[in-house]
Amino acid sequence: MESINRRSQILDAAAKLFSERGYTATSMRDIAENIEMEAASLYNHIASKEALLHSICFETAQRFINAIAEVNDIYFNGEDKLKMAVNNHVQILTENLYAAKVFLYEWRNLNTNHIAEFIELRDRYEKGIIDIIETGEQENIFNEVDKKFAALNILSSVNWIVEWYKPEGQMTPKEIASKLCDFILSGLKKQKPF
Amino acid sequence: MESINRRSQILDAAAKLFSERGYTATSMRDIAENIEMEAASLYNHIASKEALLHSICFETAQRFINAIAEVNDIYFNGEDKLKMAVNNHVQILTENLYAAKVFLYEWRNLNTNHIAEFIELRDRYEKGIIDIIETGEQENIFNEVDKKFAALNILSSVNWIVEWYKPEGQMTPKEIASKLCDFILSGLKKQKPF
DNA sequence: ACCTTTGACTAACGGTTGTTAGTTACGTAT
DNA sequence: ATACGTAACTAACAACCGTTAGTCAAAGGT
Repeated sequence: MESINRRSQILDAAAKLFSERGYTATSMRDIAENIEMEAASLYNHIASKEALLHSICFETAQRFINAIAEVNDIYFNGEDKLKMAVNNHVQILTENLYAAKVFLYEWRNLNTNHIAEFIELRDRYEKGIIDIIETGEQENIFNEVDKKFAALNILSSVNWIVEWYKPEGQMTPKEIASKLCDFILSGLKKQKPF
Repeated sequence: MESINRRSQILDAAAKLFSERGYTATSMRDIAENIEMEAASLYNHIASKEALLHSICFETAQRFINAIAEVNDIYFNGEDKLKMAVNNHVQILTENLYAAKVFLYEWRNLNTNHIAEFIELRDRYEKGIIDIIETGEQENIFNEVDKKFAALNILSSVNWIVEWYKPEGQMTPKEIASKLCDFILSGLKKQKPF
């Protein structure tokens, strides 16, 4: 009854600590202490340490996949699709900063089978980005580029946000997304020199 | 005499394992096994586990700093400077793939004083990139942008290479750098629509 | 021929790890 | 009133951690 709340409380603490110290550097006793209980008591709510990591990684993956599916279902224009996708991505990152960091950096600590599953999900998301670039290319508004290379490049820029984003900072997630899109779409160089 | 070679052999093994499994998930016994010796024997050549991490992180940092200093001393044109800097960066990443990953992701495991020093070095490098962007802006060839934002964006794209680069792949480091520069400078959107 | 240095080894240390077992208090439905 | 499931606790497990101590064979300089 209360156990669902307790469980999510544990997951939150785990996400925070995993993101700050890394998965292996975080002990079950650390997590327990963070929510003021004993390490052994955690096992009334969760199966194992890896199960915590698994939940965090796969729940976050699902958020991303849902977001990209939505974009690729609704919007038509390639440029708008890309803007929407980046916007959604930044939103998810900033709203779940701890979980997002774990998703990005700690998934390697999953066990072998789960890693394979995880990479599958990640590839599916990447495929969603590639599809958007392809749409824009076909509409003749994007340059012809190595689409996979471009997708990875976009994702790297967007994901790096977690390294510097602070909820109390000046830029809102929407502003960050907008600035980022300008970069991705137009680059650094002046378009018509003079 | 032989100990210098042995030491670098240990450092190489440590870089490989730290980059693959993470610092905390790698034990001294793992490192020792990798080069077929006993864990205790490592201490004839190195002071501690943290000293290994320290060496890897700071040697790599020094490479980057030397590279950017060179660029900012010699080249004049902002665009050429940027191209040269990206080229150097990709070169360092691909030539020291394991160490680069440790440099990028494992430095958090340094002890507190060393973390502070490390961030100082990293900021100095970042400053070097910002200077290049400023040069291009003053020459009126770059758009006026948030320079720090742009620098972080560029670095994120370049650094993400370590996630997919394989020495046996088709693209050479120079080709990767060139493609990346196109992206950074011109973006995804067609410049003169029609 | 002797001494010192080097670099490997085995054994062990105190501490931490994830996890299990066994117990107990409390709330709720019968 | 009784039975039951829940969720906390203490205590302990075997394994592993980084590191130190002590030993010893081989190599090199004198």
